[in-house]
Amino acid sequence: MEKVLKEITPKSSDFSQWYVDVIRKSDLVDYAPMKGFMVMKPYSYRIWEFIQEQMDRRFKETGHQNAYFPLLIPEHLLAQEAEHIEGFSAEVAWVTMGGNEQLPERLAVRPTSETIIGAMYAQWIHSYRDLPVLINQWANVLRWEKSTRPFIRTTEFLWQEGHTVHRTADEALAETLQQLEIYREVIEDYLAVPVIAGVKSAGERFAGAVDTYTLEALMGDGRALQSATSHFLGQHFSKAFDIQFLDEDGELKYGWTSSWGSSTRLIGAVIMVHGDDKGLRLPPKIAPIQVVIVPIGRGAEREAVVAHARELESALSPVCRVKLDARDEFTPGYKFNDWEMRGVPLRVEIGPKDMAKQQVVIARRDTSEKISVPEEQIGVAVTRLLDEVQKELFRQAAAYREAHTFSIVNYQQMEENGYRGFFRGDWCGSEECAAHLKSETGMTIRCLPFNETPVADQCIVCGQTTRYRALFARAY
RNA sequence: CGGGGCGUAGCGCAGCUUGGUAGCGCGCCUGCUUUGGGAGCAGGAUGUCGUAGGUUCGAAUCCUAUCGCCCCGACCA
Repeated sequence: MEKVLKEITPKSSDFSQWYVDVIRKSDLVDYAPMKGFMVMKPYSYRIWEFIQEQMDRRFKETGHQNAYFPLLIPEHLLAQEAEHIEGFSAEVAWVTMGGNEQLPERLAVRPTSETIIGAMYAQWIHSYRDLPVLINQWANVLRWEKSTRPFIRTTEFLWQEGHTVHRTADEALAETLQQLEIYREVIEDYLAVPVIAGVKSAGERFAGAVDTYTLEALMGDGRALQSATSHFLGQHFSKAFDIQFLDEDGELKYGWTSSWGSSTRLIGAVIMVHGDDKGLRLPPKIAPIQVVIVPIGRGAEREAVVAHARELESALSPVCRVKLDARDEFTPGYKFNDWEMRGVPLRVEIGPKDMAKQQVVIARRDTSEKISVPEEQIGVAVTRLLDEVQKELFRQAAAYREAHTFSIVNYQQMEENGYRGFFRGDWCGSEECAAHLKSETGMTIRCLPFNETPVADQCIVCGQTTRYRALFARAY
């Protein structure tokens, strides 16, 4: 334990340093030779693949298809929707040279693809029979952020962005909310991260959207992370890009569009929600390795133990993602710490004592609990325990969130809890109050949660009577 | 863009004040002994001291310039 503390800064003493230590030590990422960029090593990319699988399956089940649009967007297209370009101009990277030639028009490296996709949709859509268009793309985007942090905010990141066009506003809004629900399901059921769903206030809305819906999660340091967003774009983009169709009634109408996205940021949420002083704690459903087998044995015993461990590996491989750690250059103690740092949910220990009793020891990463299990029950036990760990991680995260959610009647009360956590309070709806709060305390409106009950019916900033229920937090 | 910190072996750092043959720990390689919570001993390999100028008989060290990275803030998925 002392050595662990030497390598990983305790979560409670410096959360930022803890986060950086964990991602480096657990072999998730490496820093790239350019500021703000990171290399996703195989261990973290595998987690991303699990997230992709779950999202992608649900997108397809709800009628979406994948496509791919260009990385570069000509300036005139990016600038076509006024609010959109205003929102993104400060963080766009530009390509100005092609080989040795100056380009006639500079090209933006996409910060998001509404514009180029909108321009294409305008050419594809002519009739109500062409609708809806339900397309998603898995891609990388670039946003020249001033301040970066691995997974949470990097200059380049991987994501999926869905872009849809509908015949009516109702249909587009239903799509927007349906996709938000898909995100909620994957994030809560697979990443074991509890989220609060709601709509963004005007000041926090996506550039060019009518409404932005969001899922907000609470990290281990009491700050909020916007985990996925789904935008109802109304007719802003269809008017800007001339996405029109001839309706059944013979009238030419503008389409109603939506866009929705989730990114590799989700991996950051998993780390910051579940991690502890020993390192990562991965939910079994997205853990690249769910069970690690550590053989224990000295001298002549070793060979027999390792051979036996291989049999266990074969027995377990049909029911879980299992790895045998037969490295003989490390002691068991080292391996225990090593795999705990990497967040593997279950560890199976097998040594001479266990072999004699025809049992194994199974250790849980989430609770540190160790139990002995008869060998013939190992498959059943592992299956059950993986399920329990998955649930326990969610339960712990939800309990943490509950313990750090406070109802307040004025914003000064935030100070009592060190501005850490979710604060439920009412808000008059004015951007002046939101701006005042932010400059005074750094707190922002994360969303107006669905089905929220009022606290005092009075704005926590100005005290005026109001009907808006808001969720406040310091955001990443 | 503001504030702070740092560039010396794969990683973490000392050395710089007061210039004089490049060091420590971990890791790595070899061998032997070890293995139920980060093993021990012995031997070994690894450096344009971020870069470019300058001062000097001599620069990791002093001077000038420059590049880069990290953290905190403002901005943001």
